[in-house]
Amino acid sequence: MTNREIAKYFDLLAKLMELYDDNPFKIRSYRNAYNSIRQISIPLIKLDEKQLLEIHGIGKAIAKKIIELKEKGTFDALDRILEKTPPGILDLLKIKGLGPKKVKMIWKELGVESLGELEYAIKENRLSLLKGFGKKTQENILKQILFLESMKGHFLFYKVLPVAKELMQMFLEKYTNEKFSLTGNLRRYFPVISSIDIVSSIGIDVIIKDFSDQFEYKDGELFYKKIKIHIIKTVANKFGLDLFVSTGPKFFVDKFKLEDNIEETAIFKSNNIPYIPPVFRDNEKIIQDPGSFDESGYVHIEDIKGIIHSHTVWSDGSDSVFDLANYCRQNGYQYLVVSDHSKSAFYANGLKIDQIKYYLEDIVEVNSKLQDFTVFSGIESDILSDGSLDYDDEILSKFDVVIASVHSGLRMNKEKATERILKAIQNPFTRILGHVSGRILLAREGYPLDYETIFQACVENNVVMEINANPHRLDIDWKLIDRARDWGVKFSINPDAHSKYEVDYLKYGIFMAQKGGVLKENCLNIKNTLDFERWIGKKKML
DNA sequence: ATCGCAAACGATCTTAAAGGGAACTTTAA
Repeated sequence: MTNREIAKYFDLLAKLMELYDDNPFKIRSYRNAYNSIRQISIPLIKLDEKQLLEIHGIGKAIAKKIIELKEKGTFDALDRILEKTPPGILDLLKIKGLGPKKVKMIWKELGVESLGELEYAIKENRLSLLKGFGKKTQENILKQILFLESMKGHFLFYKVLPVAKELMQMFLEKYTNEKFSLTGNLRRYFPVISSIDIVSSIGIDVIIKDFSDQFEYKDGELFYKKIKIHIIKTVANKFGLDLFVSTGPKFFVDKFKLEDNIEETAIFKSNNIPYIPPVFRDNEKIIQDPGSFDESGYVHIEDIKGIIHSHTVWSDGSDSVFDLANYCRQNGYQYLVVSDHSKSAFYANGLKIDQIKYYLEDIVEVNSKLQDFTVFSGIESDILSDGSLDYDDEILSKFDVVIASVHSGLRMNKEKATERILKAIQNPFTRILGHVSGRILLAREGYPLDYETIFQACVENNVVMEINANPHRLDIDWKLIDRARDWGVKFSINPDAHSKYEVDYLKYGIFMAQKGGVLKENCLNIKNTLDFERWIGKKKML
């Protein structure tokens, strides 16, 4: 269990206690614990009670709960409160715009205990009758419910992949003479997955019989760890064909003359087309002319020389600048841009103006300690509602790299949101535009944007577009990358790491870059240190 | 529930935007 996972339990407990009007100071203590636990770099799971008590924000009661959590995967106080709360109430808490206070009101006054019931209450126009609720709130909530319901049964790619691999392992060990492969959207590295598709030379009935205790069977569908499993039965001489066809997508498959084959590669060969790995098969440019596909032109993880966009203990990250930089160095990168949050990001402990001096000094000191590695100073400066950045020019000029990102006011309409981002791009200090749409996969749709305007502005103002590699964001959407590329937009593939382990999120961004068709020449962080330094030197104006 | 200052107890505080409803509460990042 990671610290962030442990922290989540206390956040949940705090939220639930608020539903029951528990002592607000107690609730605050759990919130404080949530905040401090998230930012500790040593795994709490390895500490005993005495060591836990040394952590600020953790006292006797919370230390005990962490020990319980370690041993049982849960703790009594949470179990008890969960027991008296209908499970649907937890879904209501996920709706943006509904906090504990409003959820409590909906629950107690309307007797609503699930998303479905709330949807019905809204359709009957009963929600807006409650004090503090109006037409707009009702509309927003309805939109959110529909969004959340459409996301039911969907999972993030990075959570599904290890489960799928585990499943493959199980099958391969049990049926040593049979053939299996992952296929479908999972094989094409879609950011959100609704089923694990497997091509199998063995039938589903046999699998169900042999693994009956591992699977759940519901409404004629097979589930493993809550995820839908789709078995595509094939026979040995058709394995390659069925793998190819089920991998999809249809528009890609339609370009090929198909024949029975044991190996997928043979289908490419007989069509006189170079082998195209599944991740690239959604790209429209490639589908149009698969024969001229040249994989070496596209960006790969080995091409990435530097880690851009990362957070340290200076804001809401869990590792020091030194530890993060050293991790990057040990993993073969040449440089790191540390980009902690700016002053408006209160919740993320953003850098106040008087801290910046010490932050910059820390970076200089780490540079003096690390051989063959460079740490550049950056800032993830908040884009305010009006599109301005939250530091003035004098302060922004102190950093090597300014990443401009939106973290608040996420419900703007297209016109306002576009105008805001446009202004941020035009700021002479903005070098990189962070997570452009503000989306959180499965949880929040981003604000709408006029992307053509944004792409054009990026090119005109020499601003690089981030491909945020955090598997919860993967923002910009890979489907937009082709269009951006046509405008001449350059990309930076950034892990947005909040700990050294999250540096490895980079790979998910690489997958998106490949799906979208980012060429090496379009990518900022394939530059070596010297070239990256030159890029920094090319400030837009001084 | 935790902390800190002090010895049993008092203080605990992100803040701006949104929305609803005409001064304020709730929420989000």
